[in-house]
Amino acid sequence: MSTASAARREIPEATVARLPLYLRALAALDTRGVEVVSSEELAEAAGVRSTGLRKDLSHLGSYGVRGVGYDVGRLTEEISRELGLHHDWSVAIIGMGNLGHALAAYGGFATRGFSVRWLVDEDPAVIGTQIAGLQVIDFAGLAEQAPESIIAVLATPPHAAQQAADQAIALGVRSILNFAPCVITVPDGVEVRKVDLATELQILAFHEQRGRDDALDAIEESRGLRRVSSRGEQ
Amino acid sequence: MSTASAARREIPEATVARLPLYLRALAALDTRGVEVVSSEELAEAAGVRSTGLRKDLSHLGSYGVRGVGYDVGRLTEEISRELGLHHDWSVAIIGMGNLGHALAAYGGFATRGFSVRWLVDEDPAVIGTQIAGLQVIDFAGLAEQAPESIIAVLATPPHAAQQAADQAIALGVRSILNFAPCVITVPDGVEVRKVDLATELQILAFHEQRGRDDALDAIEESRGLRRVSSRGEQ
DNA sequence: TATTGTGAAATAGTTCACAGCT
DNA sequence: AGCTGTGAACTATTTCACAATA
Repeated sequence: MSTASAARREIPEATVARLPLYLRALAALDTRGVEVVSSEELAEAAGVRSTGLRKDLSHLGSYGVRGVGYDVGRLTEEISRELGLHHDWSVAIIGMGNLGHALAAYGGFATRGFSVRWLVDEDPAVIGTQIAGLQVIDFAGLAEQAPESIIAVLATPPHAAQQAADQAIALGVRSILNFAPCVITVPDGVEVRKVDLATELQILAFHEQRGRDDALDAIEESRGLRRVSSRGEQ
Repeated sequence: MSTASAARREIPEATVARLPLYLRALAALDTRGVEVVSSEELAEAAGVRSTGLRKDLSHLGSYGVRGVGYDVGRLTEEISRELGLHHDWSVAIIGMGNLGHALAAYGGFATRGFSVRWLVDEDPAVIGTQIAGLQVIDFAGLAEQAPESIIAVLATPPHAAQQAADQAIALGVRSILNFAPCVITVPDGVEVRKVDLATELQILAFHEQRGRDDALDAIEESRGLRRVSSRGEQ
């Protein structure tokens, strides 16, 4: 707890998870020609509160100007650097079923800093076929071509996810975005984030069921007078 | 009345977000024929800690047996009820581009309790076409067919997302799963969850860049092997 | 004056330790 | 004996209030 590495600025996980939102909001402002933005405006654009935004940014350093706001270009730069977006990251999508196929074609990954460079599957019927301009390869092929550090997007069926993760990790992958609806276990030093569509729907269903009466009240009330629906009272 | 619902047990948001994981782990155990499970085993299967699991379940009530564990069927039932999965939820996917198309074909939504029943797009070239066994309709068509409460999955391009959300909300939608990489604003009483692929990748990139030294330190705390991460520079 | 940056307070969430059952 | 349920302690995160300053 006193080493040099621990003395590095420690950025809260919750803050890290919001930095990409700020980056996106800043990009939108930039294309609109905005050069300076207040925490109030940027927070609005990012869907957070201004005090939270300022607290988040304070973890990166002081890049704002009191009485004025933040320079859009400068702040974009600083957040990009913090997120490690100054060099390109290569992405391998693993599992070329419906979802993997779609992710390969989807532009969503092609944000600044990331490019999908490999499509991996173990099915001989799929290997060698062309998807979205890339040829599907197997893990052996990936091993040949990918000496550098890459991010793996797991889009296999759940029963194949663990093995696929193991193979990716064996090739040196240390960051995995898991779309398979299952838990995968990985060694220390490997980071996994999961995206689970069914889970998200179930969370929505909970709120839709639970909040029905309150929600109806809130909608009707908000036509005229703004009523804050604080869910945390009892 | 809302008095009754407000007086109901308040379940922490963090707990709600984990209930689907427990449900999935329980389903897996059930298909393996397991009838009783300890918090330790279930936590392992769900990828959480056993104390956290027990705390979570304690918010629903006491459904375990001390010295024994939890009845898989019973607990499945209780969590399902809590999440509102005792009746089926109808899902409308809005935006039939690459991603919407894939989500329509993807089995991931078809978990117990949810069925994709409408595909919506405003492009005349797409309306009327058949995708994954469903005919693509426009909002007018959705208005005719969907009097009941539904969940909307937004898969439009970002510039169309706000308008699509507004139209969905006008039809009575109060739960939205937003795949579009942008902020949408909704009135009180409407719940939005977002799934953002680029954001997830950026969070992984941060950790891959930042946590490399710490991760190695943790694994082998021996020598000050001040290693430089071997990411590719192009 | 307008707006940032930040300690302090408040709130939410996790982990611990062990009492309480079966 | 073994395992759940839970208050208490701890940690993380958000919100507040306001000092600092261009």
